[in-house]
Amino acid sequence: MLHSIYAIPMSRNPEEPVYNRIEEARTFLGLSRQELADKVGVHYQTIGYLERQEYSPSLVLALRIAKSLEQEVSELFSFTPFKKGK
Amino acid sequence: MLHSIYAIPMSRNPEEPVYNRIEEARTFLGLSRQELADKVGVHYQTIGYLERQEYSPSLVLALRIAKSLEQEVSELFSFTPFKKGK
DNA sequence: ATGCTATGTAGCATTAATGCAACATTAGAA
DNA sequence: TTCTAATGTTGCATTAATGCTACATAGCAT
Repeated sequence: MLHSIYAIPMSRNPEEPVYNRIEEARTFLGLSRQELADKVGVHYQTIGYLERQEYSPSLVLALRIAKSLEQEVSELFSFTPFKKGK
Repeated sequence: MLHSIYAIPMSRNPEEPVYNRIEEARTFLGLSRQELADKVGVHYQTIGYLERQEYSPSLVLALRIAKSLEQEVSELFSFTPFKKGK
């Protein structure tokens, strides 16, 4: 649910949100948001925004996250929702 | 070479630029920038900026470009430069 | 209960990505 | 040569992503 006029966005194409499995992959590795943020080099709130899908990341950030979580970009981000588990 | 105070960026991490093979994949399909831009749904100049690597795209845009060019994101974008051909 | 850690919410500042318009240049086609 | 298509350059406006600070909440220890 909306929480400020600042974070409503979610890409420039509202009909095509980007789904992600960041939280799933992060917790699988036993990392807190803060720890992942440190590895990736961003503010820990940024990880939160992404996990809550309040906006989608830049490609640079997506690539760094994928590397930190040891996953392919396509395994972490998709236009189609992920089923739980895989 | 700089061409305005507006397009110097290239991600928030200047030490880690994102390389891409958009132009190669686009010309392989015989598309002009305008045509690719239309498929992707962005301004044709945006494709130019990306091909010249003046900045790196959002993840949403990267995903759309990959789909339009029938490639995986990881085949089109990388932190390490691509060798020509592959 | 108290404290600590992780996470959510709110608000605002800054910057990068994108749109867009106008003009220059280059290569080819006719 | 002239015309046209494709691409490059400049400049500026707008918006989304990110940083950052502060406070709230919930769970889990001790």
